[in-house]
Amino acid sequence: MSRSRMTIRDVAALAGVSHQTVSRVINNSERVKPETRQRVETAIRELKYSPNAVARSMARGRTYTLSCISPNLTDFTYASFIEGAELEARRQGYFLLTTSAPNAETFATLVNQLLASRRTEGLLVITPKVEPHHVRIPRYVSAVFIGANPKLDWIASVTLDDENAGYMATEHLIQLNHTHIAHITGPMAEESSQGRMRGYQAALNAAGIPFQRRFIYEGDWSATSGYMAVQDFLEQENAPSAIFAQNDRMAVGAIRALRDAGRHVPKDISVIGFDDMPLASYFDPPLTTILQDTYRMGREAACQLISSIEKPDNPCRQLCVEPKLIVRQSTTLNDQ
Amino acid sequence: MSRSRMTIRDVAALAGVSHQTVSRVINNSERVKPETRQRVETAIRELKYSPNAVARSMARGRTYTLSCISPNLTDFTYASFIEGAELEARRQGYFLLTTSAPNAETFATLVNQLLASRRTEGLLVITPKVEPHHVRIPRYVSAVFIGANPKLDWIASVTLDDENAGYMATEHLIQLNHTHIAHITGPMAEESSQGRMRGYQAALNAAGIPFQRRFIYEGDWSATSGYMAVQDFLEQENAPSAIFAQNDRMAVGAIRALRDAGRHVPKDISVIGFDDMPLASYFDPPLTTILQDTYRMGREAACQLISSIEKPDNPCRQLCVEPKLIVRQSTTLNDQ
DNA sequence: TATAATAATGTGACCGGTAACATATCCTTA
DNA sequence: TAAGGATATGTTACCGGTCACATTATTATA
Repeated sequence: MSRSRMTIRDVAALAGVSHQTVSRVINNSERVKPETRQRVETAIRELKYSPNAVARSMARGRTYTLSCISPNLTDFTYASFIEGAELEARRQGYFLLTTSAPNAETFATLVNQLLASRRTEGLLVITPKVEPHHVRIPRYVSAVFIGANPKLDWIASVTLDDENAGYMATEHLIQLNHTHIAHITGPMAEESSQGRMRGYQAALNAAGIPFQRRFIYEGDWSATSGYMAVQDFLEQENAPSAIFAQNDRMAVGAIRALRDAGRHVPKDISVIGFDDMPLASYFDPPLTTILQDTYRMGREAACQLISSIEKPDNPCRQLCVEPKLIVRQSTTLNDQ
Repeated sequence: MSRSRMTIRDVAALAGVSHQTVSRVINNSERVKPETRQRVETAIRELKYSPNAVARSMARGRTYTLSCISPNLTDFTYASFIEGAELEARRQGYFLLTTSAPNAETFATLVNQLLASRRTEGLLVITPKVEPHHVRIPRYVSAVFIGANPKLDWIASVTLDDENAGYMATEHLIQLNHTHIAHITGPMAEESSQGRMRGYQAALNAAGIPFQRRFIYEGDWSATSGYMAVQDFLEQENAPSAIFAQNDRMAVGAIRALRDAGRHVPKDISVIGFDDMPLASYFDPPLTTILQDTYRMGREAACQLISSIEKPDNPCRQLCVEPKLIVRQSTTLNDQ
């Protein structure tokens, strides 16, 4: 490393001005006589000077760094939250430090390391579910949750309108004349699973279709759990004609199980997924699904975080983003 | 934000020692009399003091921050590089700043912002292909490339042994008695495409199978290009009995096209992919593929980067990681 | 032309740590 | 018991910016 350890004072000396004038030039504000500015700029170029961000942070008491804590970085949904947030942050002159915290201890350690050291000005917490350790974030910290809403008025959040999403998915199947609609949920401890489930029930209700406990299977987001769900459904007499899975992975597992059982999708059974993950359109059959605009959610979260850093008095918004139905070929009209 | 703006001097005052003694305690080195240390530690706890990372960076001239520049953050391969790197970095006391740079300008800007400002001590560059702007990274910078090797002896790299990977994939098909093996490559401008292709040719050679130009299709990593490749192959008389696609997405596209054309995989045609992306095992049929241990590659890269920061005289290693063949059900014995 | 008002620039302290060196305290040992 | 060495602690400068205020140069106004 090293090189170019030029400081503002070196530039000042070369340009024959005071260091403060150089500071004025690089912050291109203040009233500096154009010809002085010229001279300074030349000196800067000559010395290849570039302001030291650390010194600046030190003096200003601001780091222009946000941190993101996510359960992992590989899940497509999380990754696109992060990508969206990073882009927006950079657009506004911030950098994003990313970390993954698979468990509560790591999370607590990270929060401490990142905030107590004042290395970071705000926290972006990605989590599908608010847990006790999340809420232990000190109150004075600027934080935005993505994916779950802690429902505390000093913490902002960006979530999907899961209830409406569940409603849309179910309604889509109902409009295709399905009445026996099974539902594979995520872990019911998670808020989003509950929301989607409420939407499912509301849609059934609205259509006057009775809710049946036997049509509910609690999965764990894995393809395998989708597979097992279907095995469960198929054992029942009077099996469902459509399945609404709360994520695409479980939908894929379900389709796989249906195929293994000799059922054709969508001819025999319709399946709708959730997430619109990459390749959803390349599955066989291409998956009808619910899209959550994760990228946008990331951006919104970054915006909200930055605004709560820069204007601490602004109220914390709890943004709820609307989903979108993507119809492909895994669902079709029920012709019985 | 704010709160707990306690400094080392506040602690010193409370403990009745000099700030330097406090510094000695928090760096728990030096010879401090146990009872003094006690007193200081009590004061620290009482004031909830925590060292300011920025001030520390300022004084030490070290930030303990690495940066990663990736084309994007959502591609599973890249994301797991990053996750691996982040974990290793943290294990060694560094943080990782992640950015995405889809094009050359962004890349250059980022390199500049991150390094000239001395915000970051090293650069992790994720890229499938070395381009001119990559090599413009100043020589004094500690940098490690993942995914492509700039072949400059002052830059370390971690790459997959693509040639061997290509060889293994092809050999697998040959052992299944295939001789008409088509090959869907990535963009041939990319090093890894070339490497895999060389491996493909070497394996054919070793088995005495003639190389046929018509069996090569240059894709662009997208599922769609895999789809088109197959349309191309099927138009030919004496079509291939097996296809080696250089990534899973193209393999999936290919399988889709085969199904659309009424061919059964693997009964009529075997397909092998590359990457072992999530859900590869859930495709229909479950995909035989080549696994690259991206997670490990990320860790190795972080290790290498940190070592080249801490021991600048160490030589830069160019690490080449071995792939692994994962046999599932998209390939089978050719019975003709 | 004197004087006030304004623009341009300079000065020194400060942010919160660490480094290098100075000093004080304690224990050996002659 | 004084001298010497180790151990423990204190002092001061410094990292490279910014801030608040002081000073000087320039222009406008009476």
